[in-house]
Parts: sequence; C-alpha cells; structure tokens
Amino acid sequence: MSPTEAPTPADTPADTPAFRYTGALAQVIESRWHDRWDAEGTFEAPNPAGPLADPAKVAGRPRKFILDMFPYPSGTGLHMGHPLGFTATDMYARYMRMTGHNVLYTMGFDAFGLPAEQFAVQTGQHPAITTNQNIANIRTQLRRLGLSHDHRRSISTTDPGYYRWTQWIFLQVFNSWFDPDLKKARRIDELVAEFEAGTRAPKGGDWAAMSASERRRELEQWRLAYVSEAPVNWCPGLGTVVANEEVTADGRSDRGNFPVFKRNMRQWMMRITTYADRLIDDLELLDWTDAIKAMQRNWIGRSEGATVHFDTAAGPITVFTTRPDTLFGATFMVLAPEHGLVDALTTPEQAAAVAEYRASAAAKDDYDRQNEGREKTGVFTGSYATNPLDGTQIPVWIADYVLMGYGTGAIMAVPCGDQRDFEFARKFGLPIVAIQDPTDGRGTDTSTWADAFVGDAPYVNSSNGSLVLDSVASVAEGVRLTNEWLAAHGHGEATITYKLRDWLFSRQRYWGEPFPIVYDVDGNPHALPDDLLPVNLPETDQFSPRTFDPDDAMSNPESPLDRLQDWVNIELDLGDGVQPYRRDTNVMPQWAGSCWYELRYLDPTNEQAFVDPANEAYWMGPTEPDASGGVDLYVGGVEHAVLHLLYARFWHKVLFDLGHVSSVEPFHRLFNQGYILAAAYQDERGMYVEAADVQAVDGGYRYDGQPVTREYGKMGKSLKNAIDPDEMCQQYGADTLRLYLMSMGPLDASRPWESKDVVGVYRFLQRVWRNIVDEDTGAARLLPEPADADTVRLLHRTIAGVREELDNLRFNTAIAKLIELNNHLTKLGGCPVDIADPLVKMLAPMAPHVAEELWSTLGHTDSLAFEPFPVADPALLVADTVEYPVQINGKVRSRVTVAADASGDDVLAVALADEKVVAALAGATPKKTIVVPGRMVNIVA
RNA sequence: GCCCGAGUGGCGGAAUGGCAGACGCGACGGACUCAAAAUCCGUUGUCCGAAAGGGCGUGUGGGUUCGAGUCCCACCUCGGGCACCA
Repeated sequence: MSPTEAPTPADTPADTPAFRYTGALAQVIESRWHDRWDAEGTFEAPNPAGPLADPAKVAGRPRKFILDMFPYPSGTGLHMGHPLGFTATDMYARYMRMTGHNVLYTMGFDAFGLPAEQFAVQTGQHPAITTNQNIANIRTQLRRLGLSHDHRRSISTTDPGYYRWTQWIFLQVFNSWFDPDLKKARRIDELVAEFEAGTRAPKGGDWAAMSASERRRELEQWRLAYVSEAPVNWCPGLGTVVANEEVTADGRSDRGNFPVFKRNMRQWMMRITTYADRLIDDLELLDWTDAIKAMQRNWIGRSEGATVHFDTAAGPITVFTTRPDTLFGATFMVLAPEHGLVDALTTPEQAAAVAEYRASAAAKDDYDRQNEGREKTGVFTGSYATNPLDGTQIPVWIADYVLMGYGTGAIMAVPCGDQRDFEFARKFGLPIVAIQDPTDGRGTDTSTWADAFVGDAPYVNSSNGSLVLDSVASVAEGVRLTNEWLAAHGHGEATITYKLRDWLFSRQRYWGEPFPIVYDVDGNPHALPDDLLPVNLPETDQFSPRTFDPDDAMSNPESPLDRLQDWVNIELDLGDGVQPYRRDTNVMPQWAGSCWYELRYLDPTNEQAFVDPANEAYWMGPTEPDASGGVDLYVGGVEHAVLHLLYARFWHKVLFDLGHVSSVEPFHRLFNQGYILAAAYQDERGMYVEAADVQAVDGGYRYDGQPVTREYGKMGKSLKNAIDPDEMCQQYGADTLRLYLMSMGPLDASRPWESKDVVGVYRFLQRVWRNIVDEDTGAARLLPEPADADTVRLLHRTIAGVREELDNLRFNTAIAKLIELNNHLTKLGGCPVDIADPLVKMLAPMAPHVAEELWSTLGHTDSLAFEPFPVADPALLVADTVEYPVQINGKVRSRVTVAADASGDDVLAVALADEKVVAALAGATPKKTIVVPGRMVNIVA
C-alpha cells in the first residue's frame, strides 16, 4: 500500500449489522441533516434591524461574529486547508450557540481575480459563468462538511449588488482627505470650506485665485484616493501594474512570477501612508499573535530620526537619518542614482562616469540587483556638501545601495557607525573618523577596524562649541541633543519615516470592479453620483489586457476596457450641463472586495446602505469602553498577514472616521491556522511525482519502480500531494473528516496529513454510536442503571475540560477528553441512561451530524443546535480522596492517599509515616518539607 | 544580517513551575473465529533486572528553584517573515 493512500474502512461484508456506523451510513445521516437544517433555517441569525430583523430573537443573547477568510472560488474546488479553518470556526460557532450566543456565521466568495480571467481568455467563456459554476461547486462542498452557515448572508464580490457598495466605499475614500491635526479622515467639502474660510492653506497657493481646474488639482493632493504620475510596479508579463505588496522580495510578481519594473505611470493610489501611525498604534487593541503584529509593524516600517540639510553649490541636499548623533562622523554623502540633484551636482570631469553609472543602474530590475550581491559600487559626482555641524566639505557620491524609494533618496555616510558606509569607504578609500570610543576596546584608530561600531559608547571628536556630545555616553541622549541643535539652527528637525508606500489601486485587467469615475475633457476625474451605481462591468469577449515580453520594461499598459469605446465615451450632466466624459478603464485590485465583506454579511440585502448602522453596532460595535470592536473571531491563513489585513484595516478606519461604522478595527481577534503538510516525492530529476502512486518499499519509496525521495510540504497541486476533502467524506463521512482535522494537533500548528491516522477518530465515532445505538435495530440501547459515582465524576470532569478547551480553541484536546469519557463507557459495556444526553451534546459541535442522529434516536424531536451545553457541577470536580505523589529531593519515591479536605499538616504526617518514605529517609531528619495542596509533597533530606 | 515561532517515544501530539509522554496512529500479546477482517481486553520512552525494583530521559551547555519540558542566559538546528530601509 502506498503511504499516502487512505486505508479503506471496513469493507462492509454481508454480515455487517444494518445500523453499524460505517462511512456509508454516515453519508445517509449527514445528507438527512443537511436537508433538515436547510428546511428549518436552523442557522439563520436574527438581526436587530433591517430586512433580516427579528428583535425578539436578538434580545438577551450576547452576539458572536465568527468569520472565515472567504475563499477564492477556484476551478479545482476546496483544498484541505479550507475544511481545516472552516471546521474550527464551525465547531466554535456551534459551541457558542449552545452557550446562549446569537452567532453570525456565514461564507462568501472572493471571486474577482486573475484565474477566472485567464480561463476566460483561453476558452472564450465569460469569467462570470466560470465563477458562478465554481461557486456552485464549492457550495456543494461546503454543505457536505456540515458547516452551520446562515445561507441568506452569503455574498460574492462579483455580484453587482455587492460591488455597487465596493464602488460606493471607493467614492467615500475619494471624497475624503486626511486631517493631519485631528489625524483622521474628513469629508472633502470640509476641506474646501476651510480653504474658503482661510483657516487652512492650500499647498498650491491662494485658493481664491485658483481656476476650477487648479482647485481640482489642489484637492487631488489631499484626497485619500488620487490619480498620480508616480513610480509604479509595471509587470509587462501580466500586462498590468501591481502593488508593492504584490511584488516578491526578488522583484517579481506575486502572481505569475514575472519581472516587475519601476516605471512612472499615471495610476490610482490610496493614501494609506497617512494612516501609518494609527495602523501601528491600534495593533495594541487587537487580540492577534505577536508574530502577525510584528509583520504588520515591519511592513509599515516606522523609524524615528531626523532630517538634516546639507548645503551644496546646487542647493541643499536633505537626508533622513536614524542616527543624527553621528553627524560629526559623516565623511561623505551618497545619493540614489535617480536623485533629482545628481545632474546639477555632477561636474564636467565626472559627467561621463556618472552617466554611465546611472545608465547601468537603470537597466537593472530589483531581481538583478539582488543577484549581483552586495558588493558596493558607486561614482563620485565631483561636488562637495557642507556638514552643517562643523562646516567640513565632504564629497558627494552616487551609489545604488541608496534607494530612491526610502527616506529622501540621499544619505549622510558615517562609515564608523554604519556597516554599509564602512564597506563603501573602504572600497573607495574615503576617510573613516571615529566619533565614539567603542566599548569593545578596539580603540579609535579606524584603520585597524574590521567593521563599523554600532551601539552605546562615549562620544569623541563630537563637539563644535555650541553642541557638545563628547562625554555623553548614550545614543538616545546624543540624538536628543543633536536634534535640538539642528532645529535651533535651522539645519534639520526630528522626523519619522515609513517603509509603507501609498497603495497602488488600479489594474489594467477585466475581471474586477470598474471605477465609478469619469474624466472631463481636461482629464480631471469626477465621481459618479450614487444613483449611477453600480457601474456594471461591460460585456466583451476580449478579456485579456495586452501582455508583453516579460522583460520589455518600456511597454505600456492597454486594458481590456480601453477597447470598449462605446462604453468608455458617455455624456452626462454632473451639475454643469450635459458634457462628454470618458470612463476610467482600469479595474480595482482583487483586494478591494475583501476589504469590507465582513460588513456586508451583517446586512447583505440592504439596498439603502452598505450596512445599517444598528446592525453594525450590534454585531461589531465595541462591547466595552476603549475596545476596538470588530469581528469576534477571524480565522485564516498567515499568508494574508500584510496584504489583506492591512488594506482591510485601512478601509475600515476610513469608514470609522467618516462615521459609517462604530468599530475602530474590523477584526478584533485573529487566529492563524497552520498549513496542512503532506509527504511529497521527487524522482531523480527532481520532478515531483503523484504522491498517491508512490509505493513504500524496504524502508524507501518507489514510483513506477524508480526510487524517489520523500519530503514534507504544503499540500497542493505543485507538490502533487493533495488529498481531496470530498474523497474523505465519501469514505468516512464528514464528521470523521472534521474530527480528524481538529485532532491532528493545535489549530495554529502546521501538521502533516497521515491518511492512516484518520481511522482513529472514525473508530471513536463508531464506539460512541455502539455505546448508544443497537447496531441491529438502530434503536437506543442504554444501560438501564444510572451511572456509578466514578462515571458521574468523570462526566463532570469531562464537561469542565471540554468547555475550557473549546473556549480556547483547543479542539484537539477537547476531542481527546471526549474520547477518554467514551473509552470509559466502552469499558462499562455501554452508556448509562443518564450519561447519554450530556455526551451527545458535547459531541454536537464537533461531529454535528452523528450527534443530531443520536439525539433523535434518544427520543428528542428538535435539533440540538440550540440545546444548552452541559454545565459541570463543581462539587463533582473534587474527589473524596487525593493521591499525593511524595517526592524526596524532587524525585517521586512513593504515593499516599488522603482525604481531599485533609490539611497540609495531615498530608505531611501521612507522607512521613509511609514505609517507603521512612525507608528512603533512613532515619534522617527532613531539612525542609513542601506540601502543595491537591498536588504533591516534597521532602528535602 | 534583523524580527517572530518551534525543538518531547517509531509517528502526530498532551502536560496553570508540581506524578513527562493524555488522546490517536503504528507495533506486540490475548479473547472471539475453521480462518481472516471487524470488535473487545492487555502491553508499548529507554537501559539494567527472571522479578521486585532501580538508573537515565523533553536539541546542547549553564543558571534560578524544595521542584524546570515549562522561567533566565548562551549556543545549535529547523520553520516563517523582512532585508543594501540610512
């Protein structure tokens, strides 16, 4: 048998009892309950307001909004990672319902995007058709898993009734600006009012003197969504631009792995950078792991320092530094090759060398730069700058290790304190001056140094008369004093910079949301009024943008919508008479639809608003002062740590600032599930082979007779090691699959799939079934006597344990505790009559179909979805007697059993009287004794 | 290089600073069976021992503590993220 092939459950031979819990019977049971749940609308959650309102049912039940990251409806359906996360949320949702909560739990589809479009290009079939087929297929798969979704609330981002509001939210962003004083978004008309009142100064001069066009351009500099000519990531292989977040570390596209080039193009941007501080600061309010918070902080990349101005013949060069205290050690400056002052600074003698260097730098994409290593290169411009602290003249170089996209694209080089500057100085023979006396004893003669010194150490050579750092010993103090001096003398100021760039928001593709924007004859963008929404995606049979040679950096985008001139050109009256306009021919990136879907779940059929404020406040509003509000539990993969989670937080904050939502953050608690790994096999050429067809032979592995090597990797198509959830349902039933997925290990850990292990939880369900049901008749078959005291105690310990584990999403240990209880019942020969109900209720969140079936076999007529979850009796959680391990010098030497309420002294007396303890002590008097009530005794001899 | 995680039986994994290895897989033995499967019962960290019992055990080395898988320091290995970020 191959190691990844699932063992088939017992073939059902002729003498199999009619009501044995087999995979076949499980499927009968499961589809029966799917039908009944649907028919009865069991999982429909009432709203306080709007079309889905049922205030009587809302009253008195605390809310719980449980959310999965919604799937992309791929043509290959769900992969095993989906049921993993979905089962976890479903178990939690069901448990929450049984503990009295009003639970909002549903599932939608993130359906715009590249694969459907590419499939359409290949087949000529409209992506909407493919998408709807895929969604229908996935709905079938979801139903099969028994997920307790409120089906009325499901949405697809591609539905015009949904993207109407995506467009509407875009216009909210477009029509607002960020007030740097209040640090929040405000409506753009409030900015106009401030300009008119003279309480705020436009960036471009006198508002009153501006023409209408100038005023539009002024406002564009403030809007949170704006069109700008700026360096963007152009990907000729995809035929579109992509966001910074979609470019991999080696300078290629996240999708398709094509080269990406920095090019100046006119594109839609979102001013997410204005929210950088709040996006960092509000992480404090969130119940997320430190790892994800760190990734977001890292991406935003806030660093504090100073800007410093250096005079040159060509005007001042402004640099950003995190170490202004090292300014006395600045012995040269370096500009990025693209820096605007390079031409003016370059002397005639250096002109040829500079031009050559710039040309070679421009020809490299990020990928090449990476591959060429870190060897420092650069060219002297021929000019000098003046160090503002002491007036020294220092040479100005250009080098590609200084990046135009960060800080000001120029640095002051302090080779004694920065490793890159140190290497550069060594390579080109530039001076290195020590400005600290390093604490590692290397001395201040830099000619003997092997590397730069970074850290706290007393300053030397760092005084100019009015600024005295010498004898200061801490960097923090040095920075503070230098910043003060720079500000006082007009040479600089304390500054904060970010790695985060504004979000490139347009794509030259077809399968996305059109922009609700038209341009007038002067090329100025105008928002369409709400009553013209949605702007429907126009019909066409040309779905592809023009794509280019992936390496053709100088190609230009040509979107599918550009070709639809009948659609592009329209006449509208936007307030000043009917005028000709041109529609925007870009579409939004795939992230747009996922930036707010959780809000639409709250009120999916509302035609008047994207969500009724009363519904938002109920489901997502803060439940205590200073809390963030937001989804109570959000489960999904860590791969969205920066992209989706950053963009969605940004949109939510804009909506909050504008008063549309009461929650500050969209997702209060985030839980990242691990990956499902599986064995993958490579042949001798390094090609992956179908894992299902690999044979285990003599401790090795063979495919088609040839030896192959095994490794573990993320389950999926590329490693040819995927296992289909449907197949598992087919063989064992969904309940077994659910239990297996949850019992493999903690939800947040990646775990290897082992098909042979599935049988463990399958056997557990069979045993539960057999303890309650007569396999021949299908009738209930309980032990008629009530349970003995030990069994009752075990039941209550199990109840307390399962509750505790489920409260903390520890499904694996919750299941283990149920198995323990059931194993005990198996030893008793069956389930005592008073244990059956609580056992089945505890099983209900985990294996809902079999639990419902057992519940009805036990004579109950209603679904147990809303049955109260069992409550442990505290009196039964403590035993009459406790067995104490007795340690001598920390090693267990004996055990004594004493009454549970015995005092510490009594326990110790019993322990000291124990014969093994007496023997071990051999007459010695204990130096010290420790009694931990209920736990153990330790005697130090 | 920097920032996060994680290292426990043959395997997946349990263990509020208090009996290491719950639960499951696998393996071994037994019952049932003509036989097998399924099911049920039992054993299963490792070493010494016939047994009773004992030694050793949570990546490595130190430390704190009556007591450390758990806390602290240093290191090793693996996984993830970021990276010429000034």
